[in-house]
Amino acid sequence: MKESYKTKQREQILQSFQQRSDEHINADQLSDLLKKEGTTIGTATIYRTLDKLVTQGSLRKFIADAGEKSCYQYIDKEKGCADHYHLKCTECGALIHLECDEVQLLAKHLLASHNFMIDTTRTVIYGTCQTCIQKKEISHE
Amino acid sequence: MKESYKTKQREQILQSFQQRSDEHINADQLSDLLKKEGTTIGTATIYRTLDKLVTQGSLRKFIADAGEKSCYQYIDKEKGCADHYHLKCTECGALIHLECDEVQLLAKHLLASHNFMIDTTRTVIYGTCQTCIQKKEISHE
DNA sequence: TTGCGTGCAAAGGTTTTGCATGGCA
DNA sequence: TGCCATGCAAAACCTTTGCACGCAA
Repeated sequence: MKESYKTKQREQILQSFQQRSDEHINADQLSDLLKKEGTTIGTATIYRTLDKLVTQGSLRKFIADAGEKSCYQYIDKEKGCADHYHLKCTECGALIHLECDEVQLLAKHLLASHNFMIDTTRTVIYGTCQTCIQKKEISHE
Repeated sequence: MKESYKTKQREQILQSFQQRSDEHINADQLSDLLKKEGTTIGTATIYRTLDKLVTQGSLRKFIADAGEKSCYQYIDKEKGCADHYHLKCTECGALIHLECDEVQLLAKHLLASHNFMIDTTRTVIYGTCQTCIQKKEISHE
C-alpha cells in the first residue's frame, strides 16, 4: 500500500463531497465550488485526488459517455451503504437507494456461480426510473 | 425519420459484428478487422456508422471509462435481445461479460417491483474477480 | 439530380502526464 | 531530509465536425 499525506487540498475536496453527500458532482463543478469557497485547486490535482478517493473507497464514480464529464459522489461508510444498491436514472439523473432482499440474491449468485464478489459500494445500476418511463410512454402516444 | 442509403461500408461493418455476435468490439478493433479483410474505412465513417447502427437498434453500445474505448456488440433480434452484463474487477481491471439467465432475473425484478428499467449498456458491476480473490486469500495467510 | 455517405484532417472536450516546486512527516 | 502532492502547461485520448467529393436512389 502506498503512503498518503494529509493535505489541505485533499481535505477540502473530501469535505465538499461530504457536505453534499446526496449530490453527484463532476470535476468541473467541484472546481467551481471550491473557488466560491475561496480555494483554487489545479485541474490535475483535482483529477488525481478524485482518483485516489475512489480507489480508497471514499467516493463513487459515475462513468460518463464520451464528451460528458464523469461524476463523483461521497460514500458514507457510517450509514452502511455497503448493503444497498444504487440505481441511477439516465434520463433525469435521479439516484435511488435500493434496499431489497431480493436484489441481494444477485450478490450471492455471482459469488456462488461466477466467483465474483460484487462491491455494492462502487456499483451503479443505470436505467430509466418510473417517472421517466411514464413520460416516454406519454410522448409516444 | 431520416432516409438512409445502403452502402458498402455499412454492410461490411454490420457483417463484421454479425459474424462475431458474442464479442464486443471497439472502433479501433473494428478498423483492424476490416483492414485484415482488405477494406479500409475512415475513422469518422466508422464512428458515424456505429452511431447509426446503435440508434437503429442493430448494435448495443457499452460505454467505457475515460481513456478506454467504448465497445459495441451485435443485437440478434431473432434471439430476443439476450442482454448481457459487465463485471469489472477493481483489482486487476479485467472486464468480464456475463450472459446468465439467472442474472436476467434482476432486470425482471427491478421492473416488476421497483418500476426501474435497467440499461445493461451502461451498467457495470464492480467487484473482485476469481483470480484476485484468490490472490488476496493467499497474501492474507 | 438530390442529398446522404465517405474520407481526410483538424477540432473538441475530458482526463492524464512531465517537470519543477511546495509541503507533510 | 525524503518523498508525496501540487500546479502549470502540454500531451494524450477517444470521438466529433467541417468540407469537398463520391455515390445511392
